[in-house]
Amino acid sequence: MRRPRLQEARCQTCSLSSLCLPLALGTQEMDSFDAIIQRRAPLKKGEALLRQGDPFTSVFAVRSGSLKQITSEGDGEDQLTNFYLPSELVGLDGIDEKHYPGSIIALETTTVCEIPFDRLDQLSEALPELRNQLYRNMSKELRDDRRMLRLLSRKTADERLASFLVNLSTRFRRRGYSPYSFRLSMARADIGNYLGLAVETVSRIIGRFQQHKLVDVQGREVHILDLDALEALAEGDHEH
Amino acid sequence: MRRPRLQEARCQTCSLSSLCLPLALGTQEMDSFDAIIQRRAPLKKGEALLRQGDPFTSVFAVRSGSLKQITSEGDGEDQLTNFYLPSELVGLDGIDEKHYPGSIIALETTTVCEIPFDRLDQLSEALPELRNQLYRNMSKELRDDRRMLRLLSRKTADERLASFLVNLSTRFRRRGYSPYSFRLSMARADIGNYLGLAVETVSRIIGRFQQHKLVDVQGREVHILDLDALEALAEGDHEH
DNA sequence: CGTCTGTTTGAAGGATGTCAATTAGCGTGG
DNA sequence: CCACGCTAATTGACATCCTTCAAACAGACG
Repeated sequence: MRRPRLQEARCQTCSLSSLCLPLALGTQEMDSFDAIIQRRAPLKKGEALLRQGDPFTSVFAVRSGSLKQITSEGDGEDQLTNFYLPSELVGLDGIDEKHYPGSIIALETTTVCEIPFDRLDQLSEALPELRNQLYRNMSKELRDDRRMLRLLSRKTADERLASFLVNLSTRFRRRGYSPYSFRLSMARADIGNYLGLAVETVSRIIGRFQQHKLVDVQGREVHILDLDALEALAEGDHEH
Repeated sequence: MRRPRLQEARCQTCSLSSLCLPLALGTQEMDSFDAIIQRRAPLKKGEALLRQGDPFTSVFAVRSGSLKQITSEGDGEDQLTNFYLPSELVGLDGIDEKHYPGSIIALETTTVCEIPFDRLDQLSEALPELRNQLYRNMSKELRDDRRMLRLLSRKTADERLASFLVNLSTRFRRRGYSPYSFRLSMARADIGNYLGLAVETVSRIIGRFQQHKLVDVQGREVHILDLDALEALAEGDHEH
């Protein structure tokens, strides 16, 4: 009972399929997978895909745009725990508790594919490659989180910013975009929150990076001028 | 071709089975699961269960004792990314890259059950409950990591220490031990590394906590005197 | 009993946060 | 289309928490 517009959501024709969950699936398997995914209306900037505490039902693959995950706890400030770019999977951290542990907010106009988890789980029984891809996805997220722990506990503000920019650059490259020129979909405040820095610090360091000819930043438009130097900085190679 | 001593490793007779991976399995299913796990010789304090970069083959369930995960990156300092207590699963972050992303070191005499991952994956095909438990486990680890991110980016040193102690207390309670009296198996340096603090800071804050009658600490022996206050502190309820 | 490692304590300095004010950007509505 | 107003971003001055350096102390183990 497919409606025509759902065609657009088919993995076969999706340019992201080589990065996304069905990565390792054959044509036929991909069809079974396709059958369970659902399209959502595009989210506008600032709109919530889901709210912290909502019952866990699905995971979501980002199709276009970008999202942030915000976790509020107690009376304390919110914590921005993740940014999601196209092909990345949202919601895997909700499986355990049956509720999503943070709200997912669109940073710009964003479309996602919804994948009901119970059906995904069922399907993963028959498709070892899909199951494996799921495990891999979660495993990668664990590793990324551990890298983030290191960033927050050992790196200086400069190193954090450099890491952040290099990380974005890498992710854009993998998606076929320029690793040197891109647009930040998030505000400075988001970056600060994510990196554990005050907004003002983010601003100041971006300014310093510009002075040192590492980057050229106009508002949210970023041009990386010296990626090697940024990478070195991100790893803490202090040479001054 | 079981040898007698392997009997000890059977989940059926393991006191941790209600917390561990086979949690939701029936008797018969647990037998299939039992069949794939392997015993390892106990690790001595300081010994490595595995080293960063080792090819990923198995996950491990802690049976007794405790472990830490250490990730070295570049020339920078090591980062302690996790402590593992009995019933917890080690190595899930290695699935993706086929290598373990950090070394796992015993903090005291420690025994583990080895679970070859390919066989676990196979078995999870037939046992939905086992599969689910695996997903849940990874999902929980993701959530824990996100909580840790918040700790490192928003909390003061006092809040971090309080969180750490409360967290340990909770985990001991769940395992049937006293949540008020326990022994730290890790050094102050480990705690500092994990929490993103200098050793000296850890020491000073423990001292301050003692002055305020929150805890009584003698070396590695901890007595929690005011758990409520610690919990409040951990959440950032400043009332000074 | 001595050595090594782990822990505690003190003093000083620095990196980053906070507060405050200004400027820029952007959507909205007249 | 421009003006308005709000939010976002920048910049400066100051405060502070934590680190770093240094040294004494304690505990474990040969």
